[in-house]
Amino acid sequence: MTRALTRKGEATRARIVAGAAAEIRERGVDEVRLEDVMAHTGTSKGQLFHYFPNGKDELLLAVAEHEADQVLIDQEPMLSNLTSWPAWLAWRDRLIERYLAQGVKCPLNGLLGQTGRRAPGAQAIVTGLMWRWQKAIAEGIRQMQSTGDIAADVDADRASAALLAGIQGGVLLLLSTGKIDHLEAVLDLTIERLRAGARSA
Amino acid sequence: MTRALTRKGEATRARIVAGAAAEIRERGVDEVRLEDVMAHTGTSKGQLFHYFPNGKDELLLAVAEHEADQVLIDQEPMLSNLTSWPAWLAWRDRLIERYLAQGVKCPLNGLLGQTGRRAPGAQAIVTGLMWRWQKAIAEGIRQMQSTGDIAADVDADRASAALLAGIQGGVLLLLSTGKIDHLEAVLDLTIERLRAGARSA
DNA sequence: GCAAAAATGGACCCGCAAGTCCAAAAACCG
DNA sequence: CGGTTTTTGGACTTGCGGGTCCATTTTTGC
Repeated sequence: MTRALTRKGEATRARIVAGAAAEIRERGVDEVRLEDVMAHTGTSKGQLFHYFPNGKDELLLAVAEHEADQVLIDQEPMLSNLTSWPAWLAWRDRLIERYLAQGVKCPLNGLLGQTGRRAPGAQAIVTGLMWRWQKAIAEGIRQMQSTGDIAADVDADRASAALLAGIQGGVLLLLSTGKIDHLEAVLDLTIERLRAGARSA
Repeated sequence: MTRALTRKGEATRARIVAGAAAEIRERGVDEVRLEDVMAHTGTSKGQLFHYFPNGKDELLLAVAEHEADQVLIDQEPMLSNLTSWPAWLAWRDRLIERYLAQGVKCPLNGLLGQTGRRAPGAQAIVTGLMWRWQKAIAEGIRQMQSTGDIAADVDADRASAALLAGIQGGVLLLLSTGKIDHLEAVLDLTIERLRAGARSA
């Protein structure tokens, strides 16, 4: 039942996913035709349906997984090592830098709403991404609490939920307004606040 | 140049926009066909193209304007009267209530990304909405500062930017996870923080 | 090397939904 | 009223793009 993929086949499949992801980041899900993917990856329609028998939906799902993973990978190794204030600031800088460079081309934009409606599983992928992301932040807060750098009475789960929401909204506003200000404000004010709590405690 | 609309024509146009907006909220932009709008509003294809000569794009733009206005209207009269802590909490409650009721059916979801790509002007509409929204929040903060309920050293612009981002992200996470927790966390923690600043000042 | 399986190329089909067109009905206005 | 303009209905066209199919080439495993 499970497909037998040659090494070459595996490579082609990966090339299709990566190419489609790039194309979608660039021009948006519903602007990208299978023909575009074919041209951009040097493949034929036969190949597309060979590797993704269920057609576009299945390809989109694979792209969604690919992009979701990438979002977290791009934040490493900072995200998994929020163990000091300099580390937090480095993470902050990485986020700003990444999204500034990316500008309007956001994978999330594609994943949410657009892919979400079409592929039923895409919703789950986004949820999983958010969950992992928030968990990493919460872990960072707890680490800092264990060293006394963040007040013990901070609710790590609530704080990480709020911070994650702020980041998402910041990115969203970057997409619609083109300005990074919101994301910056969220990160700086939140970190500031976490630090302030410890000082006074 | 500007078209002459009869009273009846005006009514029909409005009915089309409202119906299309409802339909889109329910099922998403790219799931809604002109045929659906026709069925839902009791109109014919001739009428659609009579009132929106540029076709779907133009209709979508009108819908975007309609929805953007609605988002702010739904927050009134609270949003324009953030002059006391009970008022802030009432606003908070309204937001939670509204988005909880709305669930996955979010106009923003349609406006951003989907409509944004198709209709060039939609981006401007979203930007305008965000701008007005943030301005209202900032105004509320300044009001509270004038009465000493919020510390004077709070940067109203930065704080409102962060809060707006948090709200947007909270809604986004509501859409993808189905949980209101993030939005709640943002609102409660932010308001808490604004109050705390005044106490110690 | 050779059969079986996988990979590739691309011509073709087909349905859908946007957009066109025009003729009939209704509303407006002097 | 009666001419003019606006409104309405709906049949028809059209192009696009996803999906099918199969013939050909390449790879695999023994």
